[in-house]
Amino acid sequence: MAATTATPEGFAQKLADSGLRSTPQREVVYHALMRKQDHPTADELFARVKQEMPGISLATVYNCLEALVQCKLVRSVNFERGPTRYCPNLRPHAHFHDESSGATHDIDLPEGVLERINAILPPGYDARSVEIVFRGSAGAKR
Amino acid sequence: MAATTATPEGFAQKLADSGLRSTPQREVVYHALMRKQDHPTADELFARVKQEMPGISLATVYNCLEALVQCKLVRSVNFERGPTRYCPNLRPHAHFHDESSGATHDIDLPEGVLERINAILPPGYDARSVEIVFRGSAGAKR
DNA sequence: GAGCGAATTTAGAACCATTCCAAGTCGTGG
DNA sequence: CCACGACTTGGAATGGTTCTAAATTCGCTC
Repeated sequence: MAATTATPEGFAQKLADSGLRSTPQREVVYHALMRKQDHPTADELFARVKQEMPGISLATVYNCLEALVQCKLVRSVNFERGPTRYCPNLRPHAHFHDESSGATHDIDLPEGVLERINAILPPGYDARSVEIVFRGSAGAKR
Repeated sequence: MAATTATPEGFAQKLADSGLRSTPQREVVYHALMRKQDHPTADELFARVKQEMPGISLATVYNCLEALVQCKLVRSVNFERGPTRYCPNLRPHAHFHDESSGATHDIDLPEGVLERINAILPPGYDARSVEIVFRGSAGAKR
């Protein structure tokens, strides 16, 4: 539950923090992403968003996503060479890419895991971010 | 040290194991990759390889790399949306992407790290592979 | 509340890494 | 030595994404 950054307040604020404005398009794209907790591509989002804002263009969806990623309301993920996927889950988490279904699942990282992973870096390396991607099958369970 | 799979023997063998042949092009591409331990793109490799085999085509470089990846003589890595990069290091390792220089460094994984990372997966998830990518700067040291 | 400059949006062209295709070559088993 | 499949090749095609230039909208100032 708990809609992280429900919508109005924090939304405009986070954008503003990066010197960006809140616009109808950005809101609509953001909501389309929030509504369904899968990891849609820009194209998929475009299709969803067009329903409530028929005039929006694909370029704008890309622009909005870029803005949202920049102000850290959204994360982008890449699997192999596939199209970029977007994810409104801001907690530190890894991704599990199910090869049979093509679905992507968030794997929340238990406390301390990030620290331990950073610890494998030799001295002199300073990581700003780490990305962990599993590939396999998410059987039975779920 | 230790040129894993020096060249002739294991090379043809590994290809054969996947039902593939050893060809001059595949050898030349493989050696170009081995020679320089950076993480070249297909294009970069193409440029290098053309010097000793001027007639080779870009499509062939792609084909060869695909074959080499398939028979596990080579790994491919992707950073964000950039062109795929290739890497002859077969030991389990993470990648560190230096944002200032654009260079990529291999980070060998200490014994047991993979196991511990796999342990964060909830029951029902079965990972065939994990990929770890750091992003940051590799300062002074090196 | 009109006028302005800056930020956004838009449609379509442009890009670029990669894949596809159809034709030609090579090499191996029979 | 021939046939067949594996491999290579150049060029065309693809597909996600970015660029461009022009219109629109926003937030202000006067």
